[in-house]
Amino acid sequence: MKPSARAKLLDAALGTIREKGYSATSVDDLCARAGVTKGAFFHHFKSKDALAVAAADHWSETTAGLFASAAYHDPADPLDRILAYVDFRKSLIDGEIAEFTCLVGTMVQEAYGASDDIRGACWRSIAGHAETLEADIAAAIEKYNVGGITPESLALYTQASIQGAFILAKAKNDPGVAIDMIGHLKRYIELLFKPEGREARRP
Amino acid sequence: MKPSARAKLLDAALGTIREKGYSATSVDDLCARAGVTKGAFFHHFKSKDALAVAAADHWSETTAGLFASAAYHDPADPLDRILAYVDFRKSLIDGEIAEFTCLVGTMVQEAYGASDDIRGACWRSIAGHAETLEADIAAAIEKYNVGGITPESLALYTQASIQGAFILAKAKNDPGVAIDMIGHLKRYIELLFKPEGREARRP
DNA sequence: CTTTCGATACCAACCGGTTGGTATGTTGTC
DNA sequence: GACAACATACCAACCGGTTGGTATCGAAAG
Repeated sequence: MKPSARAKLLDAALGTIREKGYSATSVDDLCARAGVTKGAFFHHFKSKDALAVAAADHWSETTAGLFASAAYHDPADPLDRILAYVDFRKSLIDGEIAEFTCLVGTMVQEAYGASDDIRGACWRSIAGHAETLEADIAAAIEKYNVGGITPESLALYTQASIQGAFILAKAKNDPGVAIDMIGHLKRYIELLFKPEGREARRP
Repeated sequence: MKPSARAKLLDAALGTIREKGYSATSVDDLCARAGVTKGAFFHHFKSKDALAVAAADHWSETTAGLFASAAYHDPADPLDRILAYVDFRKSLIDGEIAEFTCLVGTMVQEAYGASDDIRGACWRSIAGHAETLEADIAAAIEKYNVGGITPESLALYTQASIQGAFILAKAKNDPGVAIDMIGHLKRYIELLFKPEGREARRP
């Protein structure tokens, strides 16, 4: 089955918007990259903003598949699963910057004030992914007897740290700085759950 | 002394670019907000990109003044100074999102691939500000005998966390989530330097 | 089985408005 | 009168979006 124009446009959007930003990406850019015409674009999306919302949703589904099938869910200990997630995020940082950075994190900075639909789609993507971490965090909080944080808050903080790491990588034009930043995130989680000299509460 | 067109344009850029993003901000937008004409714009800046570089530099100078005169430098203990800095950053999060978020963090996401001059100016702004934290971090590392991190890396991580907090605030359209994220940054620094003094543990 | 018909998918050409940028003044100051 | 600091008028290219039309399909009618 040959890919439809709609699917090709969505894939083109993931790449082009991460390279050039949302506003700087023209409808013609997307059509050229997807190999379709403008008529096809506006047949499938009623506006450029509507494509952005669809692209954010497409991004959510794509990344959800990637993370659901990843190996970081395997460890028996919930803290180990969280740390494996962080390591997995670190391992994804490779190659061109536009290939490992986050579509919705890029897009929401430009669109939050102009389109509530786009902003909402980006938030759903970020918050929805963060939610997939909450069960492990809640289990680790229970097992290691940690107070003062909520699973939701820490899950969102992992995403904030990673988004910030991407910004620094773009600014320095160096993926290495993003890896270094995520190292701090990992250290925070380790310190939070395993302070020196204390062991986990044995069940 | 009445403000020159150049100064008015730079001030207009700080506001407008944070509201709408760099690409979506037109030269006409800036001229209208600054109350000057297009001729004045291109008299002072040879291109829109050149204004972006100047705006990033102007941002660096403006924020440098704000932070240099802030009270967080007062505590005698270097760790207290770092924590006071984090509290100060938290206290700045108030009002409209475009008023407390970071110009260069917003701009670099759009421009890193298109203009190396803009990207470099943004990196200088972020890295330059991070450097102002390094002396206190180095002193705290020495005083509290902490290993495994460098002052430069931790200083950059504070900026990454804060930039990520801004992204989440934009996505959720809620400054509160940014404040919550910076709370995690503060906890990380506390755990890093004072692992034995954890207050957050449940009895 | 064939024909008709409506719906979907797609295309090339085009539209009015906006874009960053320029060319040519005019004004105020030394 | 020289020169910086603006303003006015303008342009070619590009923008998001619309137009009228074609190709291809499955379902239903004959």
